[in-house]
Amino acid sequence: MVVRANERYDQAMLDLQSRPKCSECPIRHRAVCARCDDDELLMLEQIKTYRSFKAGDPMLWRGDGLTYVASVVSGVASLGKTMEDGRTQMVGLLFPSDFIGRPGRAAIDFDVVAVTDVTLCCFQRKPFEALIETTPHIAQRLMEMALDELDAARDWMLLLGRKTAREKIATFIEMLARRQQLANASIPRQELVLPLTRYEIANYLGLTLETVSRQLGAMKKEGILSFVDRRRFRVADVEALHAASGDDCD
Amino acid sequence: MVVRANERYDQAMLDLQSRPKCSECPIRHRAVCARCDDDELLMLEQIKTYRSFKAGDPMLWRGDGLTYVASVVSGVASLGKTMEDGRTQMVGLLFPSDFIGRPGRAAIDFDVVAVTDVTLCCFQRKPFEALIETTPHIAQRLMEMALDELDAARDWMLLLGRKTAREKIATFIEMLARRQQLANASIPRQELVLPLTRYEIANYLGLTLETVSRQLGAMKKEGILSFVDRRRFRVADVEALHAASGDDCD
DNA sequence: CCTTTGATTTGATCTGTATCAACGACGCAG
DNA sequence: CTGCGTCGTTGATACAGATCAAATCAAAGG
Repeated sequence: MVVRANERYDQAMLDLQSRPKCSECPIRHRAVCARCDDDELLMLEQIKTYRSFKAGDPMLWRGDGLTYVASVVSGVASLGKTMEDGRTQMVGLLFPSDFIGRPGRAAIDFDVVAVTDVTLCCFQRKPFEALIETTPHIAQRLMEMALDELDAARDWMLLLGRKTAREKIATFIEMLARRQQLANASIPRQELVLPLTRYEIANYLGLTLETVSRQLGAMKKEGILSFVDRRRFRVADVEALHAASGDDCD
Repeated sequence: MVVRANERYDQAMLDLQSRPKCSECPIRHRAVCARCDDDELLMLEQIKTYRSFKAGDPMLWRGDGLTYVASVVSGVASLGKTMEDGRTQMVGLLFPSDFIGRPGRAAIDFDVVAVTDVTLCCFQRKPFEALIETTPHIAQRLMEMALDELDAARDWMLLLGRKTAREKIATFIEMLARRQQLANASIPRQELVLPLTRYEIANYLGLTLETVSRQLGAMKKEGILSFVDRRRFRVADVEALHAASGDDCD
């Protein structure tokens, strides 16, 4: 139901190419603007534009000049690095409310690609940077988000460096559940969706797609996950999933 | 020679337990205080204290309350994560000028350990946070440093997820050379020092110490590195080293 | 309904690195 | 100088996950 509401909202945006009211924005309280008061929101509203991308569309290439920074309003985007010989590694996944771009820098050194259809709330970079100077609420929130991402990156380093394939998959699914429940109000025990193909999951976890497929198959057979189709599933045994992730109990 | 100067400086600090002049600090222009003017420096000077640690000393444990944040003045510290069963992964190395701690958060979720003897310039957390509010130069620099660390973390994710043992070692040595030349003015082609044991290097690269030892041995035999002892060496073939790292030419 | 195409599963092998096991080298304390 | 502990090297073997190769499946278009 909440999902529905979001979808309608996005559609309206796409159709109108407008600047919807920030006050009705689904990510209002989690994005860069989370701490802004009404006046500050108004300033942001004046420099923002919505842009949308189809699944698979490249959004930014490594080294590109950044003319804008943005918040993800809906959909999922990936940050990816590629080596000369073609090996690739995803270094981040962006969910609704996550931020793209770096104030003070004109370029990023990874590619940003729309994994699903994506709607962005874009801010012209220059005016946005000016706004940071004068609006501590934005600067503070940006810092907080950067530090959160740094924490997430470090958790991922542990995963990539030391976890087994099974642990990687389990950790990934737990992360997914956390992010998906966050986005869609809090309906517990909800059906989850893999927004990524097997290839993309592998890419995020430092594995191959065959290994991902085998591990998911095994977890299905063991009754930890139950799939309704290849993308939609339910966590049948939360305990077992967590035990398989190798993480401490919180 | 530059190294000597730093060593003398550290020693003075240890002996005096004093608050040395920021203006003479070896990391003055690279640390959090890089953008501060003289007035701002004075404010910092009033809330700072030097602390030193012996190699191997734990500096902060995961979950500890942070009473202070700090800059590394000299030495090398590691950020490490440990799993329940004892597997560990280093998620960061701190060299002189790097920052420890997170404004706005009372705890960190990794362990910080002195790898070599370390001297820190510590700031009481509360007053430091207050200073951030009023001193945009510090807030800006902090943001910049956080984003740099995020970039570094992402490069490391590519390394951990996709690079071969050989590529990991080569990348590590290049990083080491960059950081070591940065710290010691810029004497080119200088002798380099591994500040870490084989075990620690392995821990940083997501390998085992045996693999590290074998790769270093191989690179020595191939004439890429030439060791004067087990810790000190010179890069004999910069080209080959870079080619082995798997990174793009810059 | 048939074809096409991309995504996924499954199976058979291969291989880089981990693991297990000695052994050597250096530094330090007595 | 001698013994002991830490660190590092070297060798033999095991195995998780990569790689190679088909076979299925499912949605989309004709």
